[in-house]
Amino acid sequence: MNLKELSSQLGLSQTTVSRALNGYPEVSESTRQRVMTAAEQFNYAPSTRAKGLATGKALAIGHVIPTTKSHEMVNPIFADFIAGAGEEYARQGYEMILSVLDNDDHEHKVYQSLKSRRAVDGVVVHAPKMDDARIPLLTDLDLPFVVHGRASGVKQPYSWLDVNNRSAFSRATDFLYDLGHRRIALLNGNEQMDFAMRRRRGFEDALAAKGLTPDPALMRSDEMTEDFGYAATRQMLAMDQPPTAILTSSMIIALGVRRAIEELGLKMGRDVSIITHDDRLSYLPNGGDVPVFTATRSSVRDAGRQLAAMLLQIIAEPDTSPMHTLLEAELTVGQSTGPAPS
Amino acid sequence: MNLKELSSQLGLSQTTVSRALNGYPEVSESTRQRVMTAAEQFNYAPSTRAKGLATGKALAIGHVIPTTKSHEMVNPIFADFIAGAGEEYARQGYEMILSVLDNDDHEHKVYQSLKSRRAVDGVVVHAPKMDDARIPLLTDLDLPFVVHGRASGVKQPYSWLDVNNRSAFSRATDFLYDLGHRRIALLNGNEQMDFAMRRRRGFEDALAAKGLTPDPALMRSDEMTEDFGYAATRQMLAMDQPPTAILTSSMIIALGVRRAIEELGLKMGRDVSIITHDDRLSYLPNGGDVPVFTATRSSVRDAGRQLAAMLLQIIAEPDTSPMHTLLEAELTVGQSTGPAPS
DNA sequence: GAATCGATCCAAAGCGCTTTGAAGTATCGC
DNA sequence: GCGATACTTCAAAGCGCTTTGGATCGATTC
Repeated sequence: MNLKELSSQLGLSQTTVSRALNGYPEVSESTRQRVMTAAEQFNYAPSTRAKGLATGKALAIGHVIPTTKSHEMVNPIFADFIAGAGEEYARQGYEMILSVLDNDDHEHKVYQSLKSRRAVDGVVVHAPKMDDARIPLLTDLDLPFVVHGRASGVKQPYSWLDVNNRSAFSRATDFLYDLGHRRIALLNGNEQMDFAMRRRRGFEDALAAKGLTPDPALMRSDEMTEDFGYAATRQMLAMDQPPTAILTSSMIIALGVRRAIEELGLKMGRDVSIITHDDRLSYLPNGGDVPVFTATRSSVRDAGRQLAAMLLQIIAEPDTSPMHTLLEAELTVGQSTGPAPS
Repeated sequence: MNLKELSSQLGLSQTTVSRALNGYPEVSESTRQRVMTAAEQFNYAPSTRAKGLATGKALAIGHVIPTTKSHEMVNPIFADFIAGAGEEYARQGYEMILSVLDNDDHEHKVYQSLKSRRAVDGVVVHAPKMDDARIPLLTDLDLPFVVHGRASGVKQPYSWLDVNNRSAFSRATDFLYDLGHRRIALLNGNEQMDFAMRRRRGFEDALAAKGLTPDPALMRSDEMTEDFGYAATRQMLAMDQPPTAILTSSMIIALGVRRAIEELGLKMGRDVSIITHDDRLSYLPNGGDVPVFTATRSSVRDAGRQLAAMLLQIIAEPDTSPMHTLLEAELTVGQSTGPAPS
């Protein structure tokens, strides 16, 4: 069923039917009702492509999924983020289109192609690195975009939504300090990633503010796997002066840390404290009512929702100045922290 | 830059340029080269929408992401599956479009809408349940589709790609039996899911073949979280006759199982054996060269790739009969299994 | 009762591409 | 040198929608 057929069914012109469907005022309420009912009945909906062609809008947003070079790893927060963004797109009648990046070298090609094929009205930039090249690229291409995170070192203005990683990790560090911990370890994500760098800075600044010097031996950064958490913790706990608390960048790392601790017959929260960042991934819940891990938490799904809304607004009003949203993570106390053992 | 501009730049008709770009033989090799070079130079690529309108194809595949009702949970295998499928789509010039399902009630609306807006040429059905209603629906809608998994109870023919869950779990059970284990537990996914039901069947059949009766007290099924694995294991190990081996449906569950075991001061592979199914999720690697867990493994990313290829083929040749691919999981022996303690 | 006006509705152009049917231009054999 | 035979190239229609610039018509105004 297409517009032509529907309108001849109704004995109306295509113009009128189109207007009725799109809520224009030049149509009487009674015909609008008649049209709506018929559309419903015949399962008519305008062809996205034709509509896009006619209006010049793609009615779609692009997400280019980066996979880390080393292990073709897809960031696990991705699924939840997308779920959040998808809700917002659906509400506003937008499509979400995904491109998977198999090879970082051709990154700019993907955006270029999205642009020249006029496939999307805007894109979301995931996992920004420091000095991320995508930002100038997209600015050049004149393709609206919003960054999930920030990219230190980029001079030009751009819109972003980020969690206040610095303050979250600095608060977590303070919290541990106040519990008496002095040797605190940091198991961070890959520090090319901007978020990881900010977390480290928050950690270091907090220590410095207390007059402590960060010990490089207690700081690791790598892909955020369970194994990484486990191996790093085993190693650190075998040191002469092992840490009494560990700060980690993800729940998955924290699971590994906990395993290492328990394997040594130690008790988490008594012998070694853990604070983790918790993105509230749906399949990695942090306990029920009482959190297992003390955590700096911020829902990545919610971030997806907000970021999508921001992008759609930028597309609707292209001349507004760049928008920024800084979400504060909340520090929720669970069972994984306690006073430093004396 | 559009076709018109490009062709007038070149002093050729739109027809010729279009044909040159699409590899038709009616164009001399020299003009084709000239056209290609110019297209490259001006970053010209045909508008997806216009092309789609003209050809009647959407050049896009839809994925409708289910979220489980209970916890708005996004299946964690999803990201890797998508990554695999995306590679194949990209190779063949297709777009991947995602719709997130916020509410199961409107499931059929989403497909209906995809169809009537002519937004996609086909869809992938994720996470089939028994008697899954989507299969008759899509057949009715005449929208090409391929199912990732199977749906027991559906009579009509349809194309699918699945892992042989039954045989994987039956082999795993045999393996444990041969190591001397007699009390084997099963921590399964939600058994509305078809895959979970097949795994249970494989498990039960293998036991029955050895003359054992499955003990309901040793079988749980729930959302596949770390907590579930932990709690169920704690409970079972506190029984009068605790299991000596545990079979789990996912790596995440297995992490919880391991934690429970180690927390009790027991050693995995000596006191309690574990076999898990491993989807080879990129961010949950099962150890390095030597797997940590003995596992039935099958790459979900690879499944995504193959399934995408299958769907594209069905779209290209609509009259072929339904296609089926049954992947066999491999049983890789790690450090989590050993002889039953006597 | 003619002129005006608001409320409805319509025909046709245009969005950027593919594709059909036809035409132009060398090249060839005799 | 002429028709025939490839080779190339083109003009125009059509895909399904939106939107511009009228047209129509009954109601209102003076």
